[in-house]
Amino acid sequence: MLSKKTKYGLKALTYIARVEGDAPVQVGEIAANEKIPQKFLESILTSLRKSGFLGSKKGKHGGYYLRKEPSEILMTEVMRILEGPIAMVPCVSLNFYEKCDDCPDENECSVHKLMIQVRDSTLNVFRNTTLADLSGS
Amino acid sequence: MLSKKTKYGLKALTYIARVEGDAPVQVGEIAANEKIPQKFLESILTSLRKSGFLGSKKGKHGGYYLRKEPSEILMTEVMRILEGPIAMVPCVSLNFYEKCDDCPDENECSVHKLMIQVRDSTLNVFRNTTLADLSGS
DNA sequence: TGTAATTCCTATTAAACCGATAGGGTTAAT
DNA sequence: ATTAACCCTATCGGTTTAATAGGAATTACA
Repeated sequence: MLSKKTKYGLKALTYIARVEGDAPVQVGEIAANEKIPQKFLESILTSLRKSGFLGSKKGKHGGYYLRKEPSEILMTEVMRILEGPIAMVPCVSLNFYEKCDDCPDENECSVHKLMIQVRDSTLNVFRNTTLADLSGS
Repeated sequence: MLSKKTKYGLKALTYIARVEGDAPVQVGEIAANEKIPQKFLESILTSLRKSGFLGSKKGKHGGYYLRKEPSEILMTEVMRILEGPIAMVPCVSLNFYEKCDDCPDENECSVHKLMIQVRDSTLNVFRNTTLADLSGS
């Protein structure tokens, strides 16, 4: 299941991409328009800022803005920051690999083989989708 | 993330499909060979029995057996029983649909569109995989 | 210079879920 | 009768999730 954090984060990024002009976009505005709890959204935008997708301006008339073009923000990157591993099991994760406690040999594990297929098909979607695709009309 | 329940369930099904002969397969044997906590596995096999994939024989020399040919057990069905919805958000789930609280219009939601793609690509894998594929050498 | 508006930081919380365990009841083979 | 297996219900500690609370720091602007 997609966490609320990820869902809210994607909606916020989309919102910013759509309305962005000269002025940064405020948390309160996003929260109101997308029906996201404001304090929760704050923490999500903080993590998007710390991971480099967003920049911020503090103080009055402050807000958030994109640091890259929407067409250069890949879903693979966003999903890994917000949701974590794309793979359904650590033993098939490209970026968060962990060996299974059970499984003496991964190559003989039926679950392993299946989950590699799922990972690859999901990756194929995320690699071919950018924020521009999400925010485009 | 794939739950342990699903992972263990898939491994158990695979195990049963591989060793199945005349006698039913016992929980203790599966647990030992696949390194699965026995009591936990019991509850998983119970749900697979109640959902029709497995039959059981009680008492001494009892155990579990498949009720269909491995080639007729689709991953879509197994995953929905063990893991629940295949979709990452309820609003794109075919079998567990729920409307979002936010989202006035699904068709304009960027997350919705993306998650439909993910769902379809994942479904494509599960629809084309049976237990025979998992247990096959 | 002061006030309001906004991001930033830390902590806490309630609820849900997950993985596992406990203890015994029921059934069937020998 | 004994034993070996499935069956049922309950519980429990740990983790994660989603959200809230309260204020500190920063900036615009009158």
